[in-house]
Amino acid sequence: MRSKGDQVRHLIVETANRLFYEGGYNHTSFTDIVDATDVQRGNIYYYFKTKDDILRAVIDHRLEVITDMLNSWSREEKDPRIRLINFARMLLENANDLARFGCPMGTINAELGKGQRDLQRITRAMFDTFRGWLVSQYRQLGANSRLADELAMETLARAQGITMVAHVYEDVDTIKREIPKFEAWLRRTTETLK
Amino acid sequence: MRSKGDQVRHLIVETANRLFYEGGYNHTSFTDIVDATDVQRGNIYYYFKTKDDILRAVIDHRLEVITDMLNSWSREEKDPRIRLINFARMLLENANDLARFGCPMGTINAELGKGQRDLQRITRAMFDTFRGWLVSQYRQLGANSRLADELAMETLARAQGITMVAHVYEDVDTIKREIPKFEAWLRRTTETLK
DNA sequence: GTCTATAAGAAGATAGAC
DNA sequence: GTCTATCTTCTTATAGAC
Repeated sequence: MRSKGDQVRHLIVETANRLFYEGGYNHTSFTDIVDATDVQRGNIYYYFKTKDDILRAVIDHRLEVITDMLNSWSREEKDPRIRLINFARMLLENANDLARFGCPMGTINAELGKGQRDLQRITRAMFDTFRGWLVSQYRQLGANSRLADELAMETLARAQGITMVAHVYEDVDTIKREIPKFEAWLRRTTETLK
Repeated sequence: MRSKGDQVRHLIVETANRLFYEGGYNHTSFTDIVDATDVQRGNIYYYFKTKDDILRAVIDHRLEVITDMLNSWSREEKDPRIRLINFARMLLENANDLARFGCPMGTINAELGKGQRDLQRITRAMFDTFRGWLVSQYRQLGANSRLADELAMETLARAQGITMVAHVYEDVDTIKREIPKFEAWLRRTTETLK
């Protein structure tokens, strides 16, 4: 059972999460958060000392969601090769949002990588989580630790590249066209490992 | 011979170009431009009505630089397959900046793709320029227009993905490791076209 | 815990002297 | 063409009543 305060705090985090994704971090103002949550300025500051603190809470929240998702993939599918295919399919399932707003991890890293490195490092943790999971899959397929990390980075790069180009052109079809090629590459790559 | 006014205008554009790349568009203030150029506020407004106008001039400038570069590649190398390799090598040559600040086209598109779509469309022209050039190369290698565009988009996606991941981790080595694979893919792909 | 009112500063943009 | 001074608006953040 969640207390009233926790509910309000959660509402602020979930709303800020969406606003930061759709409108960027710097471009989203406190007023935007007030308007979208119906929680007044002063009250938001009761829960978070600064806007940066809201970002930290948002990233913590995203990390939980990502971790839960990766754990459920690992739980429900035993074959790492199919797990990796699921990773690619995730892009297809979110194709509409990705084309409109870009990758939730990539875009905020790109935004904060300019002049706000302290904040970028916080958001980088999302990449670390995926990277670690990917490394684990490739390791299970027999790759040594160096190769597994290299393949994990290449996998991340493929996903980022497809998403970036689709976002630039706000074009869902780019994702639909590129994901099958991405999957084919994953199959070829994991095949040679076995 | 460039007039005094043109020189000042050019100084503003080149400085803003660098600041927008290194610090992002929204995060770079008028004061930053004043400090970096030693041109006073009022005088900058003599040359540009708004900050958006400066962005437009910056993008126009970048488009000229990109076009000149692509033209010189086309002039100096007759084989489209080697021209495409040159495209990949460009990333290697700029590896340090790419790791620190990301792709000059990709990051600004990602930033402005959130809530500032009008401005994003301006920056998209940089992608259009590369895309058109890449299409032309693949066409010369025998690809039909649909395939050429698909390969152009995939080529852009590869470059964007590598750059993005390298920027997230501020890691030059990622670029050094991935570009040879990118080149190998280009060779394989152009080989099957001939 | 929640709210209103407001402070303090930075942003983009303008007016007008020189 | 160049400059200083200033306006307006928006930003994050705080004070203090309830």
